[in-house]
Amino acid sequence: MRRTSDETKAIILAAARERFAREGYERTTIRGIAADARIDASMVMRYFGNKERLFTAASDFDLKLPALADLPREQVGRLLVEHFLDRWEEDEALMVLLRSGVTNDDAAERMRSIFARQLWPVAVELDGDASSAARRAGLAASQILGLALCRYILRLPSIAEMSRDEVVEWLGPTLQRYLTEEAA
Amino acid sequence: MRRTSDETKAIILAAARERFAREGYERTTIRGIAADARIDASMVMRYFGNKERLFTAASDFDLKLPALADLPREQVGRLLVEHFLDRWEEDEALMVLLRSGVTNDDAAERMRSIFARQLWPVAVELDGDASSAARRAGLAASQILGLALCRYILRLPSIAEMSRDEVVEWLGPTLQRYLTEEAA
DNA sequence: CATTGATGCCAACAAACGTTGACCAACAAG
DNA sequence: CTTGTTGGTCAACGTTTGTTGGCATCAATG
Repeated sequence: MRRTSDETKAIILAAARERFAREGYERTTIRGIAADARIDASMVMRYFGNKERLFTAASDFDLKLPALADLPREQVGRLLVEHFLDRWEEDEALMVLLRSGVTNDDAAERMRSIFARQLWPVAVELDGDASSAARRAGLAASQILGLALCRYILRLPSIAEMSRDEVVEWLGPTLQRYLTEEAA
Repeated sequence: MRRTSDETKAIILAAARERFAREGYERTTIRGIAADARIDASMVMRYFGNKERLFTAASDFDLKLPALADLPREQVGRLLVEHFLDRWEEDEALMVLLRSGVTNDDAAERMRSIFARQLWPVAVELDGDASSAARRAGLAASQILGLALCRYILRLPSIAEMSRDEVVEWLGPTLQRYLTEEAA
């Protein structure tokens, strides 16, 4: 026994996250993940049961949104954009979900519940009314996900080449309006 | 000869568009398309060569952006949002590209070139400077695609349930700012 | 009527996939 | 030394995929 099972499990999971993030659900193969992990494909099955459960494990994650109560209300938009840029670049799970949520229903459902459960409370905190907060959270999500799509996945040059500060300058006011201002 | 070849070709193409739009590139199969078209899979190959060329044919399309010269400059944002909503709902090709562009490199490249070639000129018309116009076009694309992603693909309830007018009210000002206002 | 060309179907291929079960090798405990 | 458990490999399965070639069918042309 060279390794403990938890170690290999972690190795497999890391390889899976990378594959799912790069290629999406359908194009990543168990065999490919196993090769990356330098292990036999049957081990992946042994530890995770099947491809779907492996995916579930690989896409488990937390937006880690900050408590906004302490923050200056008029800077919420900027701070949120900054937070999402960080989150996006430090954790592959978001990429996994976006790449896969487009064709895989399970992943789409996970995405929905993540934004509903984690971004919605932030909007409630700022708005007060639960139902209009849902709309505000959705609007914010649409801009955040659109940015991620263009910057990290489609790699539209004009978006991918923008500096972090420029992104914050442009998107900050948008999120600020979606989350705090009245409809026109 | 029951049908002319152009007729069947059109039937196949329609079936292909629907499949690609619903399932994305990897999950749609030639056999599935053929079944929808009530035809043998080998016919699909005969008329389109291979899956990739069929996809190319199915995702060929035009944003049909209006000339903005005649329009009131201060309403450009709203008008563009309205135009995109129409375009999304009347032509499956955009959905095909979005569903597939996330995992298929060819589709991503087509997406890039469509937005670069068709949205960029609009931004130039409004801005004048070619390089900052590219950024403006990219920003507008990020919000438009983010909306489409949340509304038509992920189906986030709060976004999917918004009326057309509400979408225009909220996103119009965003596109207006991206396309015409100075950076903060 | 015979030839030609196009439309369509059928059967099969090789490759790749997720998944399974039998077997092997190392270590720990008795 | 034996025995049981655990980490790991190997070979194969059944299915599905894109793709190919041959064969039937029909219309028009000579």
